[in-house]
Amino acid sequence: MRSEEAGEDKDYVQSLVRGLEVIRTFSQYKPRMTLSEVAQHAGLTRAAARRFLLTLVREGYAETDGKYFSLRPKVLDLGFSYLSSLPMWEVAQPIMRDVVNALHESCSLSVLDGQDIVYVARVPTERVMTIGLSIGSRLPAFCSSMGRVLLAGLPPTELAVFFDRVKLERRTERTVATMVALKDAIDTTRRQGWALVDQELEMGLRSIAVPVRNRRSEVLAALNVSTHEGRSSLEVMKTRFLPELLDAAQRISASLPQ
Amino acid sequence: MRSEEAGEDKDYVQSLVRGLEVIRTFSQYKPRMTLSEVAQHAGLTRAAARRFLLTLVREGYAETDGKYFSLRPKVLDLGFSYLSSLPMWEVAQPIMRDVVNALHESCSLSVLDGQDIVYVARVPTERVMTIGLSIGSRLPAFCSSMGRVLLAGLPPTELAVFFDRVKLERRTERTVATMVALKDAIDTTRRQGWALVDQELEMGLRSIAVPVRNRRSEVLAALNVSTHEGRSSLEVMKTRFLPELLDAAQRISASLPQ
DNA sequence: CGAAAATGTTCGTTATACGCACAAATCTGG
DNA sequence: CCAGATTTGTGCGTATAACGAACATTTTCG
Repeated sequence: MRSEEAGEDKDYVQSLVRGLEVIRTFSQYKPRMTLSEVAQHAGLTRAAARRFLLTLVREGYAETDGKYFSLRPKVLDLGFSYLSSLPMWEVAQPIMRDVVNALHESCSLSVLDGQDIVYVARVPTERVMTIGLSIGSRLPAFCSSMGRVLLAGLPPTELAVFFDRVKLERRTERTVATMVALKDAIDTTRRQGWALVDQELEMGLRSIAVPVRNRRSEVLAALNVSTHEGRSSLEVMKTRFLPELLDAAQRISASLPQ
Repeated sequence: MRSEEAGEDKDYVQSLVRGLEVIRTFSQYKPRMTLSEVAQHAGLTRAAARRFLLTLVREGYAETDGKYFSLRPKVLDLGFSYLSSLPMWEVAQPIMRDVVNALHESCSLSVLDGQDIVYVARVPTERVMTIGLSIGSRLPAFCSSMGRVLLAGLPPTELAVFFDRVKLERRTERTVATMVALKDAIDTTRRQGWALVDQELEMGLRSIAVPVRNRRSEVLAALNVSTHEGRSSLEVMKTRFLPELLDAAQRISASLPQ
């Protein structure tokens, strides 16, 4: 049953997409589901959902107790294929640990994916956000320091696409709320080479980020330190955090394979 | 073209399995590949590999520059479905950070998958292993402290399956090398409720682990602290690290949803 | 305990996915 | 710079993988 959404039908493997959708339906709120629940949430017929689930079980990606299905750690291999293919894989984490040792704040690395930043490495200290953050976590790019840095590093045409699609949904009263203000913030980030976001993502949360570049000066990822307003002033972030971050980013860049 | 390996052919979705295999072929050593390379490494015809790659690109899991294909961060969503469905998701990391603050050593959480442990959370400090470790990384269960703990918590029939398949491949001269010695180590672990592994996985590396249980006392995961032989004696690991770990594991267990 | 709901299974059908073969584009060595 | 080698793009006939409806069976629940 071809759908128009596929566009070029002849090179589209619908069964793969459906199977991936089955994996994606599992979540913190749906850690395990019956066959009918999976079918409903993944938008499949019960028979199709059953075939996908049984296939995932056979291949070790999922398991069942006879009634409920849940994912197995083998699914992490898929994400690990991506993580281990990152050029800064292997070198970033020790350098990030040095940052944490120096500043006693959480340090993270992320990349841009559509409207979001996605965490690819993290050395946590004090919990700084209400929600737990982990490799694979996503946050909106427009109101995060790493997002501002990644957006500032986009070629103009890609940035234009981002602006076309972004929805400026406030997370706090301080969240940037107009396109003019967002563009100005990104311009400022591009000019000064770093971004500082103060309580736009969550009240109390402050973070400062810098770009990690490859040898062609393209922005590959963003590196940040995040803290709580009660622990670090904006001044301390600029005078102590920023130099450490710039140094760490430079060290990561210098360690990249050619 | 049905293959005998599928067994129950009628409930097996071969296209899903092939597509997942395409994702899995990317790695640190093959961060990007041409179409023909993917076909070769994934064991597919060039036409099939092409359809899968184009489908992954369409859905945002991969990208291409017109010649080379590479994975995109959206693949991390798949692993994140699994991570976020873990019962200790959200509560483990802050507690692990407390452990790191108290002991100044790396703390990790892992689950068992076949012959391996798979890292599901990590608060790193000093780099303790030669290879970088991250969420999704795998290590052999038989010669790691977390592996010993997870194996000790297996029901007898599952442990028997593990013994049937395990290959005791030495990683150092100290690696346990006989089934008798391995079984004794696991029995000891079960009896004392923790495992200490000293330079079996890698020279210089020491780690101590305890089980994280649910309310029915089933072992869900293992929690460890790892250090270097030069930094911590075996005595310090037992007298300082172990109490902190037991306390942390208990706090994680107490925080699990019902 | 019976009705409702969920799951298992069969099977006819179709369209999904296949792979071969040829065209086109790219690369490389002389 | 060009010809041959290699790789990729694509069409298309075909096979069968995957589909889903319908019915059987099992499980759940009031």
